[in-house]
Formats: sequence, C-alpha cells, structure tokens
Amino acid sequence: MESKIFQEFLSRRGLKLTKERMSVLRQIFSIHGHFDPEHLYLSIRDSDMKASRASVYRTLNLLVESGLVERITRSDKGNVYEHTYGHRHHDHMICTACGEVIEFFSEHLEDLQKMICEQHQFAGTTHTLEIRGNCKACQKRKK
Amino acid sequence: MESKIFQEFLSRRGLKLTKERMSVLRQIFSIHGHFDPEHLYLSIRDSDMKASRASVYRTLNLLVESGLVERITRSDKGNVYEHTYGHRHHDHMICTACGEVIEFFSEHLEDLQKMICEQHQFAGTTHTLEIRGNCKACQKRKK
DNA sequence: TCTGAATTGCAACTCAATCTCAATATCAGT
DNA sequence: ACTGATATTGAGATTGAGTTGCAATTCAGA
Repeated sequence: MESKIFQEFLSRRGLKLTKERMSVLRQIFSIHGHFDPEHLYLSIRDSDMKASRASVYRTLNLLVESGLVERITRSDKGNVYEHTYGHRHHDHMICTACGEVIEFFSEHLEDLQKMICEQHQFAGTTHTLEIRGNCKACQKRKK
Repeated sequence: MESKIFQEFLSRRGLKLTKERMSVLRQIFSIHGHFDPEHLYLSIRDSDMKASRASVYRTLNLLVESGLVERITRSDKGNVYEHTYGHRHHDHMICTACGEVIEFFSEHLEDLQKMICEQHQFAGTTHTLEIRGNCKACQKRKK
C-alpha cells in the first residue's frame, strides 16, 4: 500500500521506484516506531536488501516529501524519523526524569493551530509539539 | 541585570565572568529577536568586543544552561537561539523556505495543553510548539 | 607576587548529511 | 531487441556546524 503511494508520488515527478528505494521503503515500514538514518542504513545492509548510505539519505528525503515519513526531531546526534502511513498524527510528552515518551492527540489542538496559522497568514504544513515534564510514575517516585 | 544572573550562575559552578563571556552576553542582549551562532560570532568580531568562535559556542552553551538563552530550533543550517530574560513565553512558526521565524502566543492554546496534561496525569513544565510551513511572502513568491 | 585552576584561541577533529561523477540501469519509441 | 535520453547508484570527497586538545594566558585569592 505504501509502495503504491510512493510509486505514484515518484512518477508524478518523473522518478522511478528502484530496488534501492524499495529496500528503504520496506525496511522503514517493517520498523515499529522511531528510527534514525544510520540505523536504517545498517539494518538494510545486514538484510538481504541493499542500498548505499547515499541512497538511504536520498530516499529518506523523498519519503518525507511524499508525506509517508515524518521527521520528528533533530537531536544533536542527527535526525529522528517515523513513518506516518496508517498512523494518525500525534504529539509527544516526554518525561525528563525517565525518558518515557507518551503520544497524544487532540483534534481541538489541531483546529486551534489551524486558526492561529490563518490569523498570521501562515501556510502551516507540519508541526511538532513537545511537552516536557514528569510522568505519573516519576511524580510519585519523587515524593 | 542579565550579567548579574549570569555572574551568579557562573560562580555557583566555580566559573568566571570573563571579558569574552561578557562580550557574548552583551551582544546577545543587544540583538532583538533570534540569532544563530555564526552571525553572533561575526557581529562580535566586527564590534570592539572580541571572542573566538570556540568561546562563542562555549558561552552559548553556558547561557542555555543558565536559562538566560533558549535554543528555539535546530534547522538544517544549524541552531537558532533567542534570549529569554524579560520575555513572555511564546511559540514559533518557521518558514521552511526563507527561515523566517514568527512568534505567536495563544492563551487558549496554553489552557488546552494544561488540560491535556491533566488528562494524562502528566506534570508538564515546559513545551515547544513549532509550526513549519511557508510565510506570507514565500507563498506569494512561489506563484 | 606566587600558585593553581579556569580560560582562551587556534587548529585539528567529529560526524551527519550532501554532493560529485563515472558507471549502470531504466524507459519510450522505433 | 536496439538506441538515445534520462534517472540512479555507490564510493569517496566534501561541507559545515559544533566540539575538543593543548599550549599559552588570565585571573582570584593567599
């Protein structure tokens, strides 16, 4: 299913769905959760598929443009991505004590952001909301 | 005022408020709005003050730790900072075409986030909301 | 003024990400 | 299947932000 969407995206730009691009796509969609380019590359290298580091990066950028993959954050050690097909958009709460990541979604929040963009005549395409603090467990533990 | 806070922060760690650190601090607080390390360095170099690139980076990290400066975003061209002393909390819209950063604030948005935290029994302390897209000018330019 | 810790600047370095380019693959049209 | 035009690949070079090692320097307190 993802490959069909990617296929379409590529041909709309006169690009081809090659073996290497297929490798990257399949590997990404076989991963559950977040990943970074280097690990993605290594996991492809260690499988029966193949693609150079350059191709992994190039394909990753195409996938982001196609909307199938999203860049979640830019850490000081590089970018982190996740695939979004079949996933609803969501935001994150991050516990600064234990590192737990809680996903959440609020339609109301999304609407509000849309309104704010309109007010500023800004054409928003994506957003990242990251709330940092302490999760339930860590609040208790601190007492 | 900022220098007093920084001074205190430094001595609490057994560090000194040197000329170079003073240069960086003063230059940052003379800038209105956002800045990146390279421009900060250049503006210091072109003024009567002085500090090497290394010192600028080192001081910048100290200032972030002290809470006087915040890192707003990590773009593909490096980090962007702003000084926070005397500033109310706000969020950012970032134009992916020209890099412009627009500040905004919404009480409603803040309330909503508080509610969401309560729902998840999460004790939120800070948050970062970054909306990426195209500013008014770049929307026009693209047509 | 002496002493030791902190600081500086330069250049070397790191590391993610991008680019170069020659070789290779792919597709459309014949 | 052949041909030409275009897209793609991988290996390694390159970029560029940010960090670090180190010898020389500054600074604060005794």
